Amino acid sequence: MQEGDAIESLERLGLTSYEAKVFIALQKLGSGTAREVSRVADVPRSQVYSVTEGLEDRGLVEVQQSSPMQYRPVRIEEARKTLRERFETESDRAFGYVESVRNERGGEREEQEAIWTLSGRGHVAERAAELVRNAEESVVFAARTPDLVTDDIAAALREAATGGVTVRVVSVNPDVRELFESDASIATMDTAEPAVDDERTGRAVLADGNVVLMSVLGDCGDIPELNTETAFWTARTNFATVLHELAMNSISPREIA
Amino acid sequence: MQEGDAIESLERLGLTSYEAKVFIALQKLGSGTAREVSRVADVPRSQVYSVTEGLEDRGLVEVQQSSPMQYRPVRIEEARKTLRERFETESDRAFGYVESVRNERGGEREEQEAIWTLSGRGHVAERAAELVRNAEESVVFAARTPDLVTDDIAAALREAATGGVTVRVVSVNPDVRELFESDASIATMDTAEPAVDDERTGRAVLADGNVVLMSVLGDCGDIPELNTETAFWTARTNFATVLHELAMNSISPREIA
DNA sequence: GTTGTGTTGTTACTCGCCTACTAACAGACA
DNA sequence: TGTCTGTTAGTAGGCGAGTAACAACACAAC
Repeated sequence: MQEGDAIESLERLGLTSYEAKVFIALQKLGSGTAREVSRVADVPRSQVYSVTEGLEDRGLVEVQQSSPMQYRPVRIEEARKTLRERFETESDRAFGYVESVRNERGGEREEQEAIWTLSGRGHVAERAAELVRNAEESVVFAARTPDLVTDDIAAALREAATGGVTVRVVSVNPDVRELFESDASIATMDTAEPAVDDERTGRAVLADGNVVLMSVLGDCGDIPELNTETAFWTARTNFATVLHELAMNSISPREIA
Repeated sequence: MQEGDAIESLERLGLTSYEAKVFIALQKLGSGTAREVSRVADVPRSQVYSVTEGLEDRGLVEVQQSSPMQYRPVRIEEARKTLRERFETESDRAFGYVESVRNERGGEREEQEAIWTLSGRGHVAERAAELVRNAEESVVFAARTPDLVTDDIAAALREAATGGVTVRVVSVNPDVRELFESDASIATMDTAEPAVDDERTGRAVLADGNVVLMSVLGDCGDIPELNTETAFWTARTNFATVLHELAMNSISPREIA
């Protein structure tokens, strides 16, 4: 972890660059005067006074009105808690309002022939799980690697299976199939000849003959946590019906005992 | 709750003004084209395209690449979760680094004759509880109203009392004294003639003859949740010894059965 | 089939505000 | 006398807000 990264993270948490640098400098110093802080933080001394006042207002710093003035940070746990509480307060305010106005214009309508794109592993997983939960007759789920099978997806598959939906899990990867081998109500299958033998394919959901989600994994950048999975999904459209059929045809139904 | 407030809150959560407006507009519409979003959000149509792309990158919006393009928000719970996870990720990064560099310059040193100021009810409560926990011989705690006696402070007082520290709770307010009347190890007292009969006094901690914290309550502004309590505290200083003695003298030790 | 109108998606531009950063000054102190 | 402190003022740059323009497309009217 580099200091520059920490500064950027504190900026994303709402601090200015100077505030972040001063906060970190005070953690290093324990306590200090404006001059000491300025040197460690590489912030102009004349700016330290107003910057630390801002941090004090935010409850992140304590000030001793002596001569020279002394500054010290609050405890790290206290600082995190302060920032988290501010975050939760703003979330409550924002989403409280959003809850109150949602769909005030006429309800959520799903366009005919609509194909939606979405990005980010978490969101793809969330949407996949939701499509599984909404299935009424059958679900085929495919994933290239076990880490693409989130707990939420696994739970949704099991819940659908115990609820009477025909559930099949398909993968070239035996580790993925193994996840469900103990589930009597879930069939696991190999795909002898994958339609696309591309290591960038991610996961797929095929449900009820007219619901389809497919994802691809993008090139991993320098930042491992950067979500690079992109998916499209479509439901109750002609696209969905056609894609569903194409995908099902490409799956060789060689069942594994 | 006004829309302006919600927009400001979303801005504090890291969105730009346009992003916040578009996000809220999509919640109202359920889904919509750039033109529809522009009208509802009062954002120039030409800006909606890049703004929604930014929201999609953040996992807050789904896009249908049709003609015209259609946009829809992810579920509210999903959006909150996304923002919270981003917040926690940045917190982990920032504070992970801060943990690693804390006091690298020579440990936390408490200046001789230091008097520290701090603001915000939460921080004052936190510091007060900490001073109580650190007491070894005696503690006197005073508060004007019961809401100034947080659970943390109450727990700290009880813990100190059962640990052998002489604990006394002093208040002109019978509701405050009542909080501890069932605690055999905590003495509660009235102050027959308060030293300062000012409704802006907040709370006080007097410990071990040389630890003092005193707070005042500021004028409450239009925003009730704005923390307006300011405190100073000092420990093991001559100030502390003198202030401790002065404060103790002003407390009439008329014990209540 | 042509024309006029409205819409779409994209690009470029200006302005204002906020932050980063520098400079200067009066007073205190060794 | 030099250094430090706390305060104030100023400039520059970057980013977001907001406007303008354009090519291409869709659609209705004739």
